[in-house]
Parts: sequence; structure tokens; C-alpha cells
Amino acid sequence: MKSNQTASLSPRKRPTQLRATLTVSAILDATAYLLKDRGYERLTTNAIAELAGFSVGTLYQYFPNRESLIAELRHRHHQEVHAAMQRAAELNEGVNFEMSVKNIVAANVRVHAADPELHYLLSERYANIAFELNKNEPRFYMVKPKHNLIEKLLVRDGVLSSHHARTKGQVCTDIVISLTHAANKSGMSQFTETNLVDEIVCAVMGYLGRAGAAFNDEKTEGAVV
Amino acid sequence: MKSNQTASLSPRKRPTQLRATLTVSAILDATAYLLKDRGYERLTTNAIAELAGFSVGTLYQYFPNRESLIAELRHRHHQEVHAAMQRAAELNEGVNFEMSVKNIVAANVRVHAADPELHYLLSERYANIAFELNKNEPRFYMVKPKHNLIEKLLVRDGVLSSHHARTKGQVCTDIVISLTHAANKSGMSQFTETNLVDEIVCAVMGYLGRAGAAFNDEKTEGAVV
Amino acid sequence: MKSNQTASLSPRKRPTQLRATLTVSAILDATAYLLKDRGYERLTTNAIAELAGFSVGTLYQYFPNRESLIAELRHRHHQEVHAAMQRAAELNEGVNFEMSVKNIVAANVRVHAADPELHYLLSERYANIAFELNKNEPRFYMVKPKHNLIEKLLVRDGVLSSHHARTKGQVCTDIVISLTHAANKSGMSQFTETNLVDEIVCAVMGYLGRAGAAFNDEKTEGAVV
Amino acid sequence: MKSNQTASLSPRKRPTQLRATLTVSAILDATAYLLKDRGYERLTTNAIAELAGFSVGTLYQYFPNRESLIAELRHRHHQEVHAAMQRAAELNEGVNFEMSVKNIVAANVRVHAADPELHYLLSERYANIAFELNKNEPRFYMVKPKHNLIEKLLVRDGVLSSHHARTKGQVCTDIVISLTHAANKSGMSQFTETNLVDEIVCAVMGYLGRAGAAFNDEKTEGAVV
DNA sequence: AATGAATGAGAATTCATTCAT
DNA sequence: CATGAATGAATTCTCATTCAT
Repeated sequence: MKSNQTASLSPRKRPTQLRATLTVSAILDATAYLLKDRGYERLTTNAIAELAGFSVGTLYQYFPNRESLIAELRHRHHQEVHAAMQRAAELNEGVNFEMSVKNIVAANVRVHAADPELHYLLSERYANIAFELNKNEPRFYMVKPKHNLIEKLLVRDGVLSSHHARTKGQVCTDIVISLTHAANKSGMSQFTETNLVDEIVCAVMGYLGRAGAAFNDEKTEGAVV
Repeated sequence: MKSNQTASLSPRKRPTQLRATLTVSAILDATAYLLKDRGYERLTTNAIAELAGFSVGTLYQYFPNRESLIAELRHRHHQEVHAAMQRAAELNEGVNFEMSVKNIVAANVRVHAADPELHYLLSERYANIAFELNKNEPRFYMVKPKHNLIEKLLVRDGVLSSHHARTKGQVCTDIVISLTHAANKSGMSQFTETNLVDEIVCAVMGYLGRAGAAFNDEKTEGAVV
Repeated sequence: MKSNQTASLSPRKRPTQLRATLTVSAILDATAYLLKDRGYERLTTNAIAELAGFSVGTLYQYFPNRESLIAELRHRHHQEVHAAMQRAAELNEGVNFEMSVKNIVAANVRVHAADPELHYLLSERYANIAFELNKNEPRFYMVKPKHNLIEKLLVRDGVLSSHHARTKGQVCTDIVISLTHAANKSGMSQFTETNLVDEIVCAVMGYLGRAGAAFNDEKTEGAVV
Repeated sequence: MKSNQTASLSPRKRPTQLRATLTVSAILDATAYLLKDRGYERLTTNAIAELAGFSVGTLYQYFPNRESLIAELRHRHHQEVHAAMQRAAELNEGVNFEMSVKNIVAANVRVHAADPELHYLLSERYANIAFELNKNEPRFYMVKPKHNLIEKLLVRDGVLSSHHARTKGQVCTDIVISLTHAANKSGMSQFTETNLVDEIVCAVMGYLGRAGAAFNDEKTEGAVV
């Protein structure tokens, strides 16, 4: 095991031929599989290459080191989350507050449901592995204050004074994310996807009601999800 | 690197002399420090021993392997949480529902505040390291269904039918734990301890209100915290 | 093969026990043997450890990387050269110019004769391997201007104006060193040690004579070597 | 890394088309550049190909392996030295001994001056890389006994008995080569080319004078350089 | 109780070389 | 002629663990 301090985390070379693109995909798929199967600690580049059906050398043509595999995996995952959130935000035009929250929550749950374990590993368990990556890449993600969707809704619908929207919005986001994650961790088994969404929306709305929010739900058309 | 499959996780020998007790403490302190400093992946027994001021050999006199260090650290941490919860439960006798919840939340927040990072590492990040330990040791911890304190309160106060208490209680516990953790992760900076407790209680009560709970708060005396 | 850019070149830990001292010696001996046998390019740490009768791990307890072995070997070699030159310089007190030159040349030749090949490898062939070492360590070595022994003699004996002493002294040193090395490279076979010394002294004196030096050799007693 | 034992060192195919000639030149230029930049140890065929603006595959169309690149580089270099020495030898017809020596020295210095570092690397530092090459190809080079030009002069002019000419001639050649190299290594900065030639001639003549040579310089015409 | 030298399996990474396109 | 994806043996280096002193 050698050190990996200053090594770049971005892919070494972008595949130009179709063949290479497939190779990279196969390697990332194998990485994801093994990451779930045995964790980062026991994840070896040789095992990844073998499972992907290539030699280690090939792996290292595209990835400068082990960490960069995680980085790329997370990058791709973030792309998906980003896209889902973008879509949810677009659907929320002209929709009332609770429905809007529901749309966001549903999008979040659904995107997690695709591969809960992988999501958990990439964004919680191994959150600090290869985290330097994407430092300056634009991230449209619920978590980031700049992109706090619920805060935006609170402001949009005048549910809370913009003074309170920041903090409360953050708490709401924490509730959404952590309940989603909590469900993930227990394997989603106790809830159907719909139930889970309802529970989470319920928690958010309950919290806001208690916290002094005034909902004026005149716009009721256009429920989505 | 030797294998670590079947090795026991419990400390090798309990220190009998005072000197040995101090040695063990020094080693565990060093472990905690380095765990926070570089994570479990980069945590080496030699580094721990050196920081503690002993040789590796000494470390291995008391701990059969690397994992057992984490196990013992977590064990000690759980003792503290256990004690805090025990105390909160005792204080709750004759106290109404909301206050009881508040007591539990406050105890939870306070116990996390001592060393948020270590707590996070032991119970989230490295939750699966050395988890076999204490398999049959009694654990009194919020998380465990058996010991779900809020569920017990729900039943005690007839707030929800025992039929619903299980699920809702779990969601409440998730809310408490995850909001506490979320605050931890952001360094507690945005909230005072009291504010945080209030927000969390607010979230829990709001959720339950929405979720159809009926609070009959005749017992109002004895608020704690 | 991993990179080795910023890694330190100094030994990792000084052996404290006698056993460890012997281990280090054995490792360095093996390194020297294999360096001569197959060159730096084909020198592997595993081979060194095996020949020394230890495991690689032991080697890496004392040396942080492959280069540091070369560095230490060169360091030890320089110590010897240093000592020999020191002795020659001391012997030169009250000795006339030519004899003084002869003493220096003889010391130089003798020190090279011990292990010509190793000397060649360390100071010529692999001169740029691990050269950062000893950057600030005092070196008393013919090569270094500060320690140019012949230049000092030229000044001492007024053989040349101090104006010319620097350049001519450097050329003389080059002659001594390079003829010694040249003899080394051809395995010393064509010369006995004495012949070689005579030839080199002859070259130096001839050069200086032609270059306009005025020898006043009143001090003739005390010839050494 | 594949083995490189039995592989031939001569270029794989001689370029026939103009384009191919340029390709080969580009590759060799890149090789020389990188050899100086990072040494043979860190010289990779991929880097060479990239710098030359071709793919590795193309490189391997013309060179069977990495060593053969060095071999060819050295071959071309030797061609130049050969030619220079040939010219010097021709100029020496009817020229007296000292002038003849000067011509040889000057030719040697000049040929080194073109690219001192590359010369040093090819003929000193990496002298044993790809040395099998040209085993039976005629080499007209100062170093080789067969071609020892100064020895020939010593015999030609009866300066020394042919008995002594061999050894003394070799020492002279060593002086010429090593002083030239020494100047190279220090970057030539301390001498102008003319000064250097003078110093070297001075050293050679001084040595021979001391060594009992009898110069009868009746042929004084035709000094060159 | 404490020491620290020794172990060695195991993991990351490189790079010369081939060959199908 | 040129390309560049793929190969995989070889090498460096780590670190948990043991054990003689």
C-alpha cells in the first residue's frame, strides 16, 4: 500500500473510443458492486478489474488511483440527484406549498430508492473518501444552502418571514434527508415508498405548523408525483 | 497484515494495577484522538502506541487487535449514553408527554455535545467496525427498538394506540437522532443547545400532531432541563 | 512501482539495540553486493532483504525507501573518504609540495582501491540517485571547493599566486580524481597502486610546471606513503 | 513490464519514406530530451511517443524496445564523434606533436560542447545501457585502445618508445577525456572553449614531459584550430 | 509490565509491449 | 503507416501482530 496524498482524483483520460467507454462503465459497475459487498477497506483494484473482466492495467489507464474510482462514482451519483431535483423544482411551478414539498420529498426518496446502499456509502459512510473532488464543480443538491429547495419554497409562498426561512428551511431539509437516510439504512423494509413520502411530508409540515408557519394554500391545482 | 476474522473483540486482560489502568486510558485516548484525526482507515496500532507513549507490545497486552480498540471506545461511549438515558427516564416519572420528550431530547443532545465528532464516528461512520462486540451485552440505547424511549412514552401516555406506537415512535426517534447528528455535523454552530432542543421537540410534536396523536396533558408538574 | 518524490532519504530510525545495528549492516552489505551485481535499476528491496536474511518489513523499519539505501551507503563511503583525507592533511604538516601532493593522491587512491566498483557506482554512475541527502551535512571531500586540498597546498607553499590557485587547483583535483576513477574503471589491472600514484603525481606536477608554477622545495623531510 | 533480455537493439526497420524519416527523428529527439530531463530510469516509451506527437504503436514500428532508442541515439552520437576525430586525424598530417595533440583535444572539446549533457549521459552515466549494440560495428572513438589517437601520435613522432606508448597514451587519453568531462559537468562555465583546450593540452604535455618524453618538433607547419 | 525487532501476506501502481482496427 | 486500448508481471511499501528479551 503506497500513500496517495497529492494524487489527482479526476479520471486520468476520457475514453475516446466506444470500446473504452464501455470499459470504464464496466469498471465503475464492478466498483459499486464490490464497494457494497465488502466496503472500501477491503476493496482492491485487482478485484475490481477482475470482476470487470479487465486487467488492472486497464483500470489504471482511466483512473489514477483507487480513490478516484469512488470520486467518479459519487460524481455520477450526484449528477442523477441533481437532475432529479432540477426536475422536481420545475414541476413545482404553480403548485401549492405542501404539494411542492411533497414533490421534492418524493424526488429525493425515489432517487435514493434506486440504490439506497450505494447512496449511503457514497454520501455518508465514505463521505470523506475522495471528497476533494468536484470542489468547484457546480452542485445542485438539496443539502447545499445555496440550493436549499425548501427554503426557497418557504420564501416563495410567504410561509415564513424570510428572516426565519433560512434556519427552519435547513431543519426541514435535515428532516427530509435524515428520514430518507434512516429508512435507507433499515433497508426501506418498513415503509412502502408512498408511506415514507407521506410520513416525511407529515413531519415537515408538522414541524412548520408548530414553528409558526402560515399556509395560504390558494393554489391547489397541479399536484404532481 | 494479519487476518482479523475470528479474533475476539473484548479486551485481552482487565488491568488490575493502577498503572495498568492508566496505560489503558492513555491508549484509548490516543485511539480516539487519532481516529478523529485520520479516520479508521489510516489508524495504525503503532501510531496509537507511540502517541500514548508506549510500545506496540504493550498495546497488545491489553487489546487483542485493532478492532477491539474501537469496540472498547464504543463500549465506554455507550456506557455514558446509557447512563444519561437512564437518568432521563427516571426524571420522566410523573411528567407529561411533551416534557418527557424534551427531557429525552435534551439528554441526547447533551451527551452528543461532549464529543460530537467521536460520537458520530463511533455510531455512524464506523458503525459496522467491531460491531460484533457486546452482541449479548445489554444495551440501553435510544436506537434499539427494545429501548425506544419515545415509543414507550407513546404507550405510557396513550397518545397513540400501541398499534401505531411502534412505527411512529421509530420515526420520532429517527427525527431526534438525525437532527442531533445533523447539528453535530455542522458543528453545532447554528444553534445554542437550548434552541436545538426546542427545534427538535417542535419537530417531534409537530409530526405527532399531524400524525393524529391525542395528547392529554393532565400531568404537567415536574418539567426538567 | 510507486512514485518516490518527496520521501525522506535519511534512515527511518536509528537502531538502538545491538541486534538492530547488525541488521542494518547486513542490509547495507547486501545492498552493496547487489548494486554491484546488477545495478540500481535491477536492485529490488525484496532481493536485498532476502540476501541479508531478513524480511522486507525489517528493511523498511530502517529505510523509508529504496533510494535511502543508496543514500546511506554513500554517506558511509563519504565518511571513509573524509577520514582518509583528514589523515593525509595532517600528515602533510612540514612536508614539501610534491610529497604533500603525493600523500593526498595516495590517500585518494588507497581509499578507492578498497572497493573501486562501489565507489564508482556511488559517486559517478548513480551520482544523481538520492543526491539530496546530506545537503547540509559537513563534507570534507576533495571535490568540494571549500575543501580543495591541492588548492590549499598551492597557497600554502606559494607555488602559484592565490589568484591562479583556484582554477589550477581545481584542474589538479580533476586530474587526480579522474585518473583514479579511470584506473578504477579499467579494474586497476594495468597499474600497481604505487605506479598509479606515481603516474598521477607526475601528471599533476607536469601540469603545474607547464602552467608556470615555481616550486621551492626546501622542506624535504618527512615524506610519507 | 516485459523482459528485455534477448531483444535486438538495432532499429526494427529503416524508414524508407521521407515521412518515416521525420517520424524517427522526432522520436529520437523526444528521447534525448526526456533522457536529459528525467534520466533513463524514468524514461517511458509512452512519454516519448506523446512528446514526439505519435502513439506508442508508431514508436514500436521502428524500435523493438526501449533500449534500442538509447542504442540508436548513441550510435548517431558516435557517428559525429567519429567524423570529428577522423577530420582531426586528417588535419594532423605533417603537423608537429603538440599541435597534433591540440587538434585532437580541440575536436574532442568541440564535439562535447554541442550537447555536453547528452554526451555525458550516453557515454558515462548510461554507458552500460544497450551496450551490446554494435558489438561488431567498427567504432572509431578516442576511448578505444585500437583507436587511441594520442598513442598513435606518440609512436608516429617517436616521442616515447613504443614500449611505453601504450600506457602513457592511455593516461593521456584519460586526461583529455576526463578533463573535458569534468568541464562538462560543471557546465563549462569556468572556461571558454579555448582556455579549456589550452589547459588540457598543458596537462597532457606536462605529464609527458615529466614522464620522460623527448619532443623533436621539427615539423611546425600547419597548426589547426 | 514493557519493549521493539522481526515478520510477511497483501495491496497499489507502473510501464514495456502487443495487436486488432 | 498509425492508433491507442489492453495486458500483467514485477516492484515498492504497509501494518497488524508476535515473541524473545
